[in-house]
Formats: sequence, C-alpha cells, structure tokens
Amino acid sequence: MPKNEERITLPSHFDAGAMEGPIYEKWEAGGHFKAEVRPDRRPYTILMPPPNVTSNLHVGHALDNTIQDILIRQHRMQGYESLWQPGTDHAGIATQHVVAQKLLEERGVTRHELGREAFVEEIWKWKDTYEGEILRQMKTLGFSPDWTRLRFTMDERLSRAVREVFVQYYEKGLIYRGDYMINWCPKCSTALSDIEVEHEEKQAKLYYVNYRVETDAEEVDSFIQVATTRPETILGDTGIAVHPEDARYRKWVGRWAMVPLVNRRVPIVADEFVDAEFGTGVVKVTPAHDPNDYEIGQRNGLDPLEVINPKGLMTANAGERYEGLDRFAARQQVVDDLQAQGLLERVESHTHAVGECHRCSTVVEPLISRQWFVNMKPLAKPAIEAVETGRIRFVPERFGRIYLNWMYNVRDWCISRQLWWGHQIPAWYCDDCEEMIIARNAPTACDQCGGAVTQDEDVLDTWFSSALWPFSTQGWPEATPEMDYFYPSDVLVTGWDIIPFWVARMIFSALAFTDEVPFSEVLIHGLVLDPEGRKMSKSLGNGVDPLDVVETYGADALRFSLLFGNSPGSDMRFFWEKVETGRNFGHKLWNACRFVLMNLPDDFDPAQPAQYQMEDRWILSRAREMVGKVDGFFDDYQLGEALREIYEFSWNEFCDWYIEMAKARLSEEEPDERRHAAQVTLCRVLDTILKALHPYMPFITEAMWGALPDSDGLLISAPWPSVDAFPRDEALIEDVRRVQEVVRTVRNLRAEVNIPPSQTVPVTIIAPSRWQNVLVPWEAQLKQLAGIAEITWSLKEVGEPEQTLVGVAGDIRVLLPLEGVIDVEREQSRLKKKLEEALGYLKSAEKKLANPDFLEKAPETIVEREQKRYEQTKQEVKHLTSRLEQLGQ
RNA sequence: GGGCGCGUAGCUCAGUGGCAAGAGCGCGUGACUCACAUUCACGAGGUCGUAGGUUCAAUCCCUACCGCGCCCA
Repeated sequence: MPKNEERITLPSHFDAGAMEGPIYEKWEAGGHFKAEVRPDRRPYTILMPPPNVTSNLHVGHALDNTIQDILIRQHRMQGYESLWQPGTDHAGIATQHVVAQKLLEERGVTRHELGREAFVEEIWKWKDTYEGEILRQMKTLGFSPDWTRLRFTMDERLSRAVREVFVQYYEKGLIYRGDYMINWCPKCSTALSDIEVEHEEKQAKLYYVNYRVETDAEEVDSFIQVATTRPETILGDTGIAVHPEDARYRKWVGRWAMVPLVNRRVPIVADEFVDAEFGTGVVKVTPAHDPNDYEIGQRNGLDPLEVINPKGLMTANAGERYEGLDRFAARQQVVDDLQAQGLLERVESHTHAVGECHRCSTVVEPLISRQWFVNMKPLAKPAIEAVETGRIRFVPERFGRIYLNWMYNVRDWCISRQLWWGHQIPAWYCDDCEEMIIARNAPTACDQCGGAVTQDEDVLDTWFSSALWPFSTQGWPEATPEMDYFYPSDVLVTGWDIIPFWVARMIFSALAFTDEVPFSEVLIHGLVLDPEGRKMSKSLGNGVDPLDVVETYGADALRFSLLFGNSPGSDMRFFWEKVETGRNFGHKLWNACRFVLMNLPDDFDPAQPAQYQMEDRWILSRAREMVGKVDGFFDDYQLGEALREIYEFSWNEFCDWYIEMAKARLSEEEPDERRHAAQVTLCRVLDTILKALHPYMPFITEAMWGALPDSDGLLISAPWPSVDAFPRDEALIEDVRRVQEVVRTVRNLRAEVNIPPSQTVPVTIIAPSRWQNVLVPWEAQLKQLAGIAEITWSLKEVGEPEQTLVGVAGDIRVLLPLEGVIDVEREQSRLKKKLEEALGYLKSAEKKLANPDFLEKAPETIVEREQKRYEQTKQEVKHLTSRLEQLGQ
C-alpha cells in the first residue's frame, strides 16, 4: 500500500488558486530549497540575477527565473547539492528616482529639502516594502531558491566586499580619479557610464554657419563655413579644425577665425579626426561639450570652455544674452541671432544618433567632470581570454561573440554617481590639506596633518556591486566554506540586454579577485515582448503582471507558456492563448492521473512483478526514448524542446494511445496478471511524466505525484528518471506506428461517411503477409481503437467495389463495406488527391534511385529506406489507380 | 561604417544535410465515446524570402540580393 499516509482521490479539476500555495509551503517547510556545504555531494550553483528593488517583477523576470528554477529543480532531482542563490539589487538611480518622485507627489518635498540621511532612510523603507513584494511574487511563481541565503547588494557584508574591491583596485592602480569628459544626465544629475547611454536615431538639422577668418592686411574678408548639429555649442568653441590632407583648406591652417556671436579669436587646426566628406569638411571644436572635440582639443592645445552647466543651462561663459537659458532654448536663440547677423548660410535636415539617458531618455550632455574611473584594459585582457579559450561558454554561442566584440572595444568605466542611494565611495578628503585617503574603514583624521576628513559624497555605479555578486554573496573576502564549495557557480541565466552591464563585469571582477571564472556557462535568453512584438514598457502600458496571469491560469500554466516553443536566445511574444494551452495540458494530465487512480484496486501493490504485454512494453520503450531525448535537450539547454517532447509524449502517446489500449485491460473480465501489468505500466509511465515535467510545472505535478500509490516524500526531491529503468524495443515502436497508421486509415474512412463512434463496422484488411504478421497480434487493439466489429484478413482483392470504401496506406489496404451505395464522386476526389501525392513522391524517388551517384555515395541505410518506401508507394499507386478505375466504370 | 540576428502553414514560432517539413492557436466537418468539451476523431492549409553555388542529396552549408530587427561607432 501507499507510503504516503493515505491515497488521495483527486477532485475533477486542479484548482491552482487554492492548491498551489499549500504545496509551496510544504516545500519550504520541508527545507527542500535549502543547500548546504556537503563535501560528499556534487554542488550545483546558480546565481539569481538580483532583481531591482525599484518595483515588482514583470514577465521578463518570470522567464529568467523560471529557466533557473527548471535547471535547479532538475539538478536537485539528479542528486546535486543545488544552490540557487537569491537576492535583490539596490538599483541606485532607478530606486532613488521613484522614491524621490513619490515623496514629491505625496509630501511635496524634494530630497534636498529632506536631507541625505532622511532621504536614504525613506529609500530603505521602500526597499523593505518592495523586496517583500518581490519575494511574494517569486513564491507565487513557485521559485525554489534557498531563501535562507537571501542577500541584498547593500547588506553590510556585501558592502564590505565593495570597499575591499575598491581599495584593492586603487592599490593596484586600476582605479583613478580625474577630470574627464563623461556622459551627464541633466535630469538625473549624475554621471553615466558609456553603456548607460542609448543612441537614438533622430531627425534633426544640420546648420551651416560662416565663421570670419582673420586676414592679412592686404586680403579682403573671408569666411570659412562650418556644419554643426548643435549651434548652441558655438558659444563654447575654442577652435576650428580641418583634415590635414584636405587641399581645400590647407591654406587656412594656422590662421585664426572669429567665433560668431561671442567674437572669440580661435585657431584653425588640422586634425586627422575630421571627416572631409561630412558637411563642409570643417568642424568647429567645442572641447567642453563633445567627446571628439575634447580629444581634438587635447591634441591641438584647445582649452575647454564650459558653456553648459550640469543642469543643462547656459553658463556665464556663454555670454549675458544666453546665460541661464536651457540648452535647447539657447539653440533656437543662437540660430535666430546667427540668422539676424547673416551668418547662417543654410539649414539641412539631417538624421543622426543622439545619446539619451537609458533611465529617463533625457538627451545626455557630454561634460568635463571630476569622476572615478576603472582602468579597463588590464582587466579586460583575462576576461577576453576566459571566453576565447572556452573557460566560459555562452549559449547560444553567438552571444560570446557579442561579449568579445564589446570587450575588445571597452573603454574606461566611469563608476562614480552623484546620487545618495548606493555604496558611498570609500575615499576621504582632508579638510585642511590636499590629502586623499582610500580606506576599507572610515579614518578619523587626516594621516598627514591630523585634520578632519570628509568622505566623498558620491556613490558607486550600481553595477560595481553587482559585478561582485558571484562571490560577495558567498562571503568573500572571507574564506568561507561556501566560497570553497559553491563557488564558482555553474551557469548564469540572463537576458542578452545586460551582457555588457553585468555579465562582462562579473567576469573580469571574478578573475581579478578570485582567480576563477564566476561561472562556466552563460545561458542567454531573449526578452518577453507584447503580442505585437513591442518591448513591454510602462509608458506603452503593455506590460503584463505575472501575478495577473497566475491568478487567472495558475503558475504552472504561466511557466509552461514561457518555455513552450521557445529557443535559447531569441525574443518571444507573450500570448494569453499559450498560457491557456499550458493550463489545458495540466488539466489533461490531471485527468489522466485521475483515470489511473480510479482504476487501481485498494490493495494495489506496485512492487508485485508485472507480466508486461506488448502494449506495455511499447509505451515503456517510448518512455525510455522520451527520457533520453529530454536528457539530451537539457544537456544542450534546449528547454523548449525538452518540454515539447514531454508534452507530445504525454498527450499524443500516453493519453491518446496507451491509455486507450489499457482500458480493455482494466476490465473485471481480464485475468488479474494482465490487469496488474497494465496498472503498473500506467503508474510507471505517469510517474516518469510527472518527474520529467516537474521542473516546468512544479505545482500540479507535485499534487498528482503525491496521489500515486508508490510515491514517497515529495516530488521536488524525488530522483530524476533514468533511461536504464526502461526496456528498449525499437522494432516494437515501429510496429505500433504501423498499427496507428491502420487505425487512422479506418477512422478516416469512417469520418468520410459519418459513421458515429458508437457504431462498430466490419473491415477487410488486405496486406502482404509480413504486415499481417505484424498486425494480427494487435487485432484486439485495432478493433478497439478504430471501432471495428470484425476483421477479415486477406492477401488479395475481395468484395464489391460499389459498396466499399477503400483506404490505402502504402501496400496495406483497408476495405470498409457500406450498407448503401457510396458517393462515387467524393470517393474519386479523395483517392485522386492521395494518388497525386503518391505520384509526386514516386517521381522524386525514381530520379534518386536512378542516380548511380546516389546509390554509390549515400549511406546504405538511406538507400535501403528509399528503396523500401519506393516499393511501398508503387503499390499504393497501383491500388489507388485500380480503385479509381473501378469507380470510373 | 563595423558586428549580430531574423525571413518556414492564416497568426505566433519550433526544427533537421537524407524517414513525402512540425507544434500551439486559428479554420472546416463530426461527436456530450463510462479520465478529461480546459475534451475526442477526421480534415484543409507551406515554391521553408529571391537568385546562384557546394553536395549523390539543401529549408538546413556557402555567396549575392531583397525585406525586417537589434547592438556598436
């Protein structure tokens, strides 16, 4: 009898809303998510990409974490000590933004009015709320990370790791501070790294402006024409540049030009950077507000002149007339003024890429600013090697190339942010002298002069701490047992959009501080788009809340929909219909399970040996095939394909064919041994399906499995199915294909003339003896599955053509006699269609078989198969033709 | 300009150098068949973007082109 306390009878439907919660509690209470350092077992580790505490999860998170949950559940069942390391990210800019916004809306106070300390306190409150919300969502979705190891990027221990890394980088000379051109977001009031800037193609204007060139006494006034998309920066011009090879302008180099409106005298220089083909071939140089101009300025001794301030307003340097104007208002004003002075030659429309803040889409202003940077070249080198040599493998591979492409061209990383929420930079400046102290712990006084010190006000880029996630979560810099056992992790699962932000930075950070790769594989998935293929976004309002989906269809159905039919790395669209398919699949299995359970005797003993019949051996062999394929797909991270395999086996083989065959075996009249073998087979196959499906649909499979007679404990910790447990009989599988073909042929004939399912019919099957040898043992199943009353086996033609329907399957014919006269026209068209198909194939096969090269070079099995099929199709054509001739009379 | 993809059934997408190319949804016909109508049976529907090439064999590999998308400069 069952080891689970008593056998549970299942209700007619799985009520996800009522049943999923208690199952989760059982898992959690049973400690099934817990991973411990157990040197006797193989560890398997996945790091959860920590979701931002900014807001709750969207379906993209649901996909990312479902994939991880599938992998972790499978490995758990395979006996690995499986750690799924959970946590959340403080998400500097984003979280500071939403909280500032909220305070402004609810209390009408700005963060500056509130003060740093009080504001940060508010964010901590927000963090607590949203972290709780996120955890609740994850539990609803059935995720099984080790919650006892939950981390947050600003936990004290993780912050210690951040300070340690900063100090060590500094000591190695890999971090420096200085005045450089950076991307500045005037709205967020902070510096951004290069990758936080998104380039948007925009329809803009190209302004052609005349600059007066200083002339020798004897020359008349001349002008040099400059093309610019940003006229407002004219006010900050400190030079004019042309290409050194450009013959048109060679004579001007070394002379001086007058910047319009501000009448500043600036040199004309030659610089390789200038594209002679673009515009007039002459560029104005504004070193303070353009990265390229900054470099031209550096090379040619042109000093930057700041005319736009961090708020995006024009400075006093721009002149009284423009000071205080917003940069875009200033642009218009400058254009108007140039026009008034007759210096604006013409305006063309022009498309170019404009940098925008990826948080708030404000046009980024390049500014020179004092910031902290990480020197990337030395760090990138080993990170490149790790991927080039295969120590880290991207799946699909093409993302490795994307990673490398980025790494090859990486530039220094601006890591300071003018924010309050985050890890404050561990740098202190003496109030009295010039001393700067970089330290793990706050110094009390200046080590040079003993004066008071003040900590750098800025915080680090959020990704600076996320980059340490693989080891900071395991206790680094301390040498913890976890670092020994669970680190490095096995696979990182994430979307392609954060490869440079996060994946790359984890890789070089790990190599720099732990001498190991942080993970050996990176599984990249696509984004979840809306049904029209657009990115989900708040502004479009097309986002889908996973909890809404779960409420309607259950977590299993959502998880199914995210994996079914998806291939690694490619984006997918969200469809409610697909969720419904998942729900339906759960329901189908649920009822299969109910069927099995209601057909087991009270004293059923699955351990009692079974005398398997051929259909039992067939489905067990098929189960073996299924498990083998699923294992293979898992090895290749083809999770969508594995699910399809499980789905098709469960529905199209087990439910549609085996259960139908087994029904006869379950009747009271059957001998006990035959009935018992069917019962055992049903249980075994169902058990296998539930195990294989559990990682995808954990709740419903857990509920069903608990009801199986020989289940012990919980499915979440049950062993993964093994192919070795099943027989292997490929010939039998082929035989059943033939049986299925004949059944379909009969069903087809029945459907042609609308014979109701309840009415059985007599048929004659004309087949060569080798097929009869295969089919006759299955006579009972043929009768049962096709609604046949009696089968007459024959080797040759019989019956009366006008009163018979003929179905042809290769060299097998099925004759269905009819009471009345058949609809000749309809029959003709049906048979003609089949004939055409067969002839089409025959033609191509003839050509192939007539080709000596094919017979010579193609593998023998292929040639044989082709010949065999050719013969069969020839028979089919013969039968179809003769039948059509009969009907034509 | 550099890089990476995509183009397969009405829609959304899998897939493979060789079994007459698949799924889900949709569509047509029939069935409340004693696990399941969240179901069952049967069916219609594809020049696998275009043109070449490699190969005994190409939807799959190569080249060019057309169309679409993304990333970097």
